[in-house]
Amino acid sequence: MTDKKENILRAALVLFANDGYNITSTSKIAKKAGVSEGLIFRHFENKKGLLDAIVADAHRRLSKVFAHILFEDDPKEVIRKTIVLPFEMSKVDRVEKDFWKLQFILKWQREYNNSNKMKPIIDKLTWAFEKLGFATPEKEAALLIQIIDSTSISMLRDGIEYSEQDKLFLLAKYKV
Amino acid sequence: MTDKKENILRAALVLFANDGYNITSTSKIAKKAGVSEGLIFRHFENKKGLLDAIVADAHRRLSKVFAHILFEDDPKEVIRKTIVLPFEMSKVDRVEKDFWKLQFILKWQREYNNSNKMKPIIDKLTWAFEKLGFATPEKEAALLIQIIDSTSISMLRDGIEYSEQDKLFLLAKYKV
Amino acid sequence: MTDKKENILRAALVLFANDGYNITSTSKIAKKAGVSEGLIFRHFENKKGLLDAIVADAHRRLSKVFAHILFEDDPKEVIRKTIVLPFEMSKVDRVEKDFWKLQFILKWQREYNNSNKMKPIIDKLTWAFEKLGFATPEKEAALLIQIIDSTSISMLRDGIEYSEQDKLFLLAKYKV
Amino acid sequence: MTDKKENILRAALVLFANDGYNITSTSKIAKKAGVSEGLIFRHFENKKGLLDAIVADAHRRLSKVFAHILFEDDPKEVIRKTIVLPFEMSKVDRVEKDFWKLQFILKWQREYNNSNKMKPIIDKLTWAFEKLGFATPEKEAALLIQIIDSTSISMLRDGIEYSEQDKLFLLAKYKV
DNA sequence: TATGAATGAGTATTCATTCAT
DNA sequence: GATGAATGAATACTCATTCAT
Repeated sequence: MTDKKENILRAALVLFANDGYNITSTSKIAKKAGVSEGLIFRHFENKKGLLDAIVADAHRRLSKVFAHILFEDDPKEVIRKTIVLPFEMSKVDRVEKDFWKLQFILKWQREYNNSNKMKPIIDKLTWAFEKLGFATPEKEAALLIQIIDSTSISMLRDGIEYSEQDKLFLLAKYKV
Repeated sequence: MTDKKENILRAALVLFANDGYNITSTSKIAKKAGVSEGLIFRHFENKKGLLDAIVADAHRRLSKVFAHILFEDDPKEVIRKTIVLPFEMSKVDRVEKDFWKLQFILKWQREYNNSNKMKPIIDKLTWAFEKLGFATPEKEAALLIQIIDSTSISMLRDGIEYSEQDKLFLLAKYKV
Repeated sequence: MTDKKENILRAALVLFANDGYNITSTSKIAKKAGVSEGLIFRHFENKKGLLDAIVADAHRRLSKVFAHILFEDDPKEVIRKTIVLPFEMSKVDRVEKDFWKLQFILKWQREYNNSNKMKPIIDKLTWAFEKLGFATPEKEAALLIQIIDSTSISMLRDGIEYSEQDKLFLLAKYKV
Repeated sequence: MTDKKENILRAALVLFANDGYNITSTSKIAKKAGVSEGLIFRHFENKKGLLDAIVADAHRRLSKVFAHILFEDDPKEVIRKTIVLPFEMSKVDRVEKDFWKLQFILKWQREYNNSNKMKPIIDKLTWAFEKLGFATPEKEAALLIQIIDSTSISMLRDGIEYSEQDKLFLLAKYKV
């Protein structure tokens, strides 16, 4: 991938994440990326194609993050690793944060709200809660996913900073 | 308020809630409302003014919903009423749902993400958890708010339907 | 003429004179006049009709000002009274000034640039210069009209204030 | 400068000069220039920017015309060249005439009525009249400027055609 | 006489996209 | 691969004017 193509992707990512997809014009992206507007359309079919490229990348990264949990054998450890997820996100750099922020924004875009993307991790959590003897493991799994989702949003969107104690609070709740 | 003004407000509400504020053009609103585009600007200073009118209405409604909880004296009841909130929302009509959905969308719009709107209810929950002897009542309050927030979003945005059992699951968790 | 109709005329006059006819919206006129926008169209056929009413008034006033000169028998006095014209304008009030300013603005509007409005005064001046033995009285008349025109414009448009000495300078030039 | 950009400039010039700046819509300019409306805004920041470009050009041309007079050493010649100015303008082509006409129109636009643009030439004339022993050289200079201004306006706005004799009449007045 | 709701055409400007170079 | 000129449709908003009350 050429330098310029990467510039476009990064510029688009940051702008989409902070201003929104619709409000971000291709000209703004071109300016921020330091390329001509035309080049965007040589590398990506159209503006949506540019977003798709970012989303495709997200799928790949998400798989990596999840693999870590999916191949875990110890149920307690599965839950622990899930809880810890958002707190690790707080340590990454600006662009990386924008990357994840964009994923949460896109859930509001009908076309990109692909809920079965989370299916494997929910299944794994269900299995873990079951192993640990919880009465309604699916509900527990769904709730935990909601919690880590909303925690991530608080961090990424609202800029709330969570402490080590917040993490421990959750881990204690789940006794992991 | 004239009929047409109300038509505009309702059309805008539905479109803002389902397509987003930026992507919704004033011409689309006018068409859906069955009025001329110019009329929007006679009744509201500009497109943002139209959104503001909807938001102002939301403040009023939110206050009413919250009052119910804020004047409750029994800590257990405070928590119970809070948990029950999103499950009641599932019963309202389409437009009402869009109304609440819009509130959650707007949290992604810097200007409208006014987090201290929730302050009173968080304080009340903190007080309730304290009364009930929880070790870290502020964290408990924050977590519960996150849970009811993300539950509402699941319903309104993703169309997930929660059952009576889901409500009971949460009430049981909090023993209320 | 009702109060409100007069308010409209005056508001329009001031706005037309200072901002220009095209740039002045009927809503601005209505606001300044303290009336509803609809009323303008009850009293005047349309925006142009409002301007026409002001122009018709101007014709009447212009005739009065000119009569003073046209019925003068002494050629020197004709020239003197003509020269003195713009210097007297500097003493009138704000609205009156706007009134005359508008007349000069309208000369740039094809439809209102009715040059034969000045015909009688030019003829009279020609007669006066002839009586006084000038070689080319029509050219002298035309030149003097140009001078008092441009002097008026300097005052009304550019806000230049002329002194008594400026008047005397011109009178001396023409030995009147 | 591309063909199309020049087309826009010329179309705007002609329309601004004949219909006025405010009344001339960008769509009219685009149509006359044979380009898309959007192109105007790629070449000029906005409608005002288009006018500014024309005005900037005017500054350059004005300087050239004036240089001719400013570097003249003979006071009589300074006055003669000033008087001759408008009569030379009558010989230029349609577009060139519109160009100069626009300059006089803009004097009615507050923002563009930059009177000190004429300062150098007034100073030079003052100097010339002083050299020639006139009692109040500043007043003489101001008057002459007024005369050539109003003569230019008669030509450009009212379409009055001046003869060689009109020129001689003025030159004789000033004995140059 | 006077209001104010309502309209449809028009305004400057922006946008995603195309294309010749 | 990269540019920048060019477009046509869309955008938020304004305007003169009409009309029921």
